[in-house]
Order: sequence, then structure tokens, then C-alpha cells
Amino acid sequence: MPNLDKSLIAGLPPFQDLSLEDLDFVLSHARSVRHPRDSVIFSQGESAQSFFLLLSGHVRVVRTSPEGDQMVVRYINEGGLLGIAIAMGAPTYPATAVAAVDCIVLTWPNTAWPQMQERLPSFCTSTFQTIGTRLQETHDRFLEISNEQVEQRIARTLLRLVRQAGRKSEEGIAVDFPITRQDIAEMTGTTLHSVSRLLSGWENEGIVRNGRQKVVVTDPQQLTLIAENRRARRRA
Amino acid sequence: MPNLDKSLIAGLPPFQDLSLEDLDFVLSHARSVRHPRDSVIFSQGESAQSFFLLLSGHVRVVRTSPEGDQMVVRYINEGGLLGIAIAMGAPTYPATAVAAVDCIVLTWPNTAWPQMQERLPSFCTSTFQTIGTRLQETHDRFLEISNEQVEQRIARTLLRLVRQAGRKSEEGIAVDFPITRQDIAEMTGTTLHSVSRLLSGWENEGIVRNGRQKVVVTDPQQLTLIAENRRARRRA
DNA sequence: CGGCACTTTGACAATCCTCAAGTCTCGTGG
DNA sequence: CCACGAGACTTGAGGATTGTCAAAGTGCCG
Repeated sequence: MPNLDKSLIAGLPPFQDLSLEDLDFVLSHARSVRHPRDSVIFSQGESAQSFFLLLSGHVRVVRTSPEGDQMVVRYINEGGLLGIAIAMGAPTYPATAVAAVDCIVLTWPNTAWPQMQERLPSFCTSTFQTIGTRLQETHDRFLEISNEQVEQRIARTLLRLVRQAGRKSEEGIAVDFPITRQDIAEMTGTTLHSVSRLLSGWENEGIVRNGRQKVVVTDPQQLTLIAENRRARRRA
Repeated sequence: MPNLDKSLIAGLPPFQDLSLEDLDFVLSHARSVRHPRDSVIFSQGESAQSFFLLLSGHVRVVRTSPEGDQMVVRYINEGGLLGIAIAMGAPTYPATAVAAVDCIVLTWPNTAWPQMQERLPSFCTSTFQTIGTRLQETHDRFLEISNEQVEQRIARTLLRLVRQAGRKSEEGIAVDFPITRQDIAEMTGTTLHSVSRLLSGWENEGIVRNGRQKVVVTDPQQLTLIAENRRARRRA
């Protein structure tokens, strides 16, 4: 068992304010695993044997329907939990997790869960808060897809992406991982064609800068107006 | 404090296999409250002071966006938990709960939560399993609304409704509580007009029987075909 | 029996998907 | 180092689904 450094996880929300012994306890059950870009961390339907914390990188979580349709459930950022099926009493993973970039993932066997649950109530609380937040986010997205037009949904999604995983660049705020038009389409319930058209239009207006698997938001304010459907209509 | 009977909750999933003393403990903190039809049990945004279990009746859970758009998050059946914001560390209720029919609701103050959590781990597990199931259901609905047509979404929703809250009648399986076209529209991300049109069409085909705030499914099999978009196309 | 909420139905329009045909970018292998 | 191929992206045309607007039924409660 490699010796993991406590500084890796100290200060992360799930392990905040833990004693040094507790941190050691947590790490004593964990393995650190490297996942290269595009590799699968766990698969939907697979028996859930482990749960994970993303130390570095970005993970895309995808759910597939029996008919084969896909959606991007969310992106996980550094410090985020994933694959916590056991916390919800699920015997299998409800979605597939793919490394959006090269990732380092802390991995615990599910057998460690009861012990951690018992010994670290704050970790437990934090986990359930995470699940609760995700449930609410999902409901918000449901409201959007139900009531808003494609243009607004994409604008909101872009704003969320740069808020949660934005990296400042010279041109503006870039999404910090490769993301395709198809990915954005699967987050917003539309097609890559609509996404492409909208993004191209916004690029002409100077709101974003596009690239292959890349989006940079240069004018968040304008994008907010679009998201709220309050943009000034311009003449043809 | 009225003396509540243990038989009320014995056998319900959250309290399964609890000892008589534990059941007493649970009930000693609870109040039983009657909520007439259409009354609000708790409101979105309101400070969460209590959590609830539905003893009898049906509850509609509604979420409203800042723009004023609404969706029906779910219906709660007898024995279901609701308002469990505290389990997710939420300071306020994330949605509004309305009695769809006259209801009886067991009500605990949030102060009872830590004690129950500590003393009744099985209750805890059950609660988190409930939340997990709901999260997954929501993702399934998200997939539907993203990829399926209105017709299929309504068919699926109807099937879910009669599966989860169906009551056998002479004509078929009826949804066991009053539900409007608008409600169905807000579950499926469409308009009451589309729902009305579809239901009327299905009534002509003998698949459902409609009434004011009433839907009876007479041919679930046919409805399943529609849900899976495998219905035989008929000539004009 | 009056009024209100719920429902139905029609006509029309528009958003957005589908289908199609390319262009562009990048990584890989020769 | 260059060529090639595959995946990503763009753009256009056309049309179907479904929302919007409008108006008129219908059932139910008080």
C-alpha cells in the first residue's frame, strides 16, 4: 500500500476539520489511481465495488437509457465525489464516469464505507449534502429544459460550466477541459447542430470564442442576458 | 402529545424491523397533522423546520423557478417521506408540497433528526436510499424529456402514475388522486393543450378514459407500445 | 343555477430537428 | 516531415412537431 500524503485531502470539503489520525484512517483504505483521458472509471450497470474522490482532473458522468440515448449528467471537478452508489444503497453504478482529461482518483473499496460512516459523521453529512445539491441542480435543469428555449438553455449551461470549471485566459473564461458540441447538446437536450449554430452566432457577436473541443466565454454579461431572454433584439 | 399507535408506522420501509421501543421513540417526537385537500404542507424557500411522512393521501411536490415556471417534481404516496431537507443539509425546502387529497401527515421537528439518525441507522439508510432512488428517477425523466417526443413522454408518465398510484376500477386502472391536464403537462415539460389533445385521441382509440381531473388507463399494453414508440401506424 | 376552473378544439406559426454535404483540425504512421 | 484519415465542426434546406393564441364547451361546488 503506497503511503498517501494527508495534504492531498486535508481541507477538501468532505474531510474538512478532520484530525490527523482520522485523515490517516481515511487514506489507509484508499488507493490513488491514474486514469488517462477518455478512460472509463466505472460503468453504468456495473456492480458498485468502490467509491471515488477526484484528486485532479475532470470527469464526465454519462447516463444511457435502455434505448441507447445518452445525457451528460454532470462534470465532476477536483475534490468532488463520484461513484457514491453505496451512499444511496444502489447495488450498481447508475451512470458511467469517463475521464475528460488525465485524472488522479482516490479509490475506496465499498467495504470501507461503513467504517468511515461510523467514525466520520462529518464526512457522512458532507456526502449527503453533495447528493442533495446534485438532486436540486438536476431539478433546476429539468425546469430549464421544460420551459426555456434552446438558446437560453445553452447560455445557462455555458455559464454554469465556466462558473464551476472556468479558467481565466487572455480572451476570457475558458471551460477547463475539452468539451464537444455533442457534449453540450447532451447536457441541454438538443442536437449538436443547434449548439454549433448558436455558438457560431455568438462568436460573430463577440460573446464567445470557439475552437475544437473548446469554448471561451468572452462576454459573460451578454450571455447572462441571453440566458434570461432579455437580449436586445437587433435589426436584420 | 397525543398517543400515536405503533401500528401506524410499523412495517413501513423507513421503520421496518424496528423494536417496539424504537417505534415508541420515533412516535414520541412526532405529531400527526391533517392537511385538507389543496392545502400547503410546506413551501419552497421556507426555512425547513420539520420533516414528514405521509400516513395517508397523496402529495404533489412542485418546484418553481425564479422566472415563475413550475414543474411537478413528483407525487408522494402513502408511506413516503417528504420535506427531508435536513437529510440533505438544506436550510430551506427546495420545493412546495401540496395535499392532492385530504392527507394525514406525521410531522417531526428537525431537532429529532440527529437522535433518530444516531439511534436508528436503518431508518437513516432507508432515507438515503429514498433520496438516491429519487435522484435516479429524475435523471430518467431528464433522459425522456431530452430524447423523446411529447406523445411518448405522456404515455410513460401515465404508466408511472398508474403503476405507483393506480387503483383498479371497472374500466381499468385509475390514477388514485385528482390530476389535471396542467399537472401532467408540468410533469412532462409540455402544455396542457398537447396533453388534452393526446388524451382525447387515446380515448377515441380506447386506450384511456378521461374525466375532469381524472384519467383511467384501460389498455396499458397499448400505452406501453406508444411509450416505446412502437405503435402500429394507422392510415388516415 | 351561476360562476369558476378545467377541458376541448381549431388555426397558425415558429422553433428546432432531420438530412445532407461539406470543411477543418489533429494525431498517427509512413 | 508530410500525407492521410477520423473525428469534430459548420452550414443549408426543408419540414414536422408542438407551442401559441383564441374561443367555446363542460362539469362541479356552493
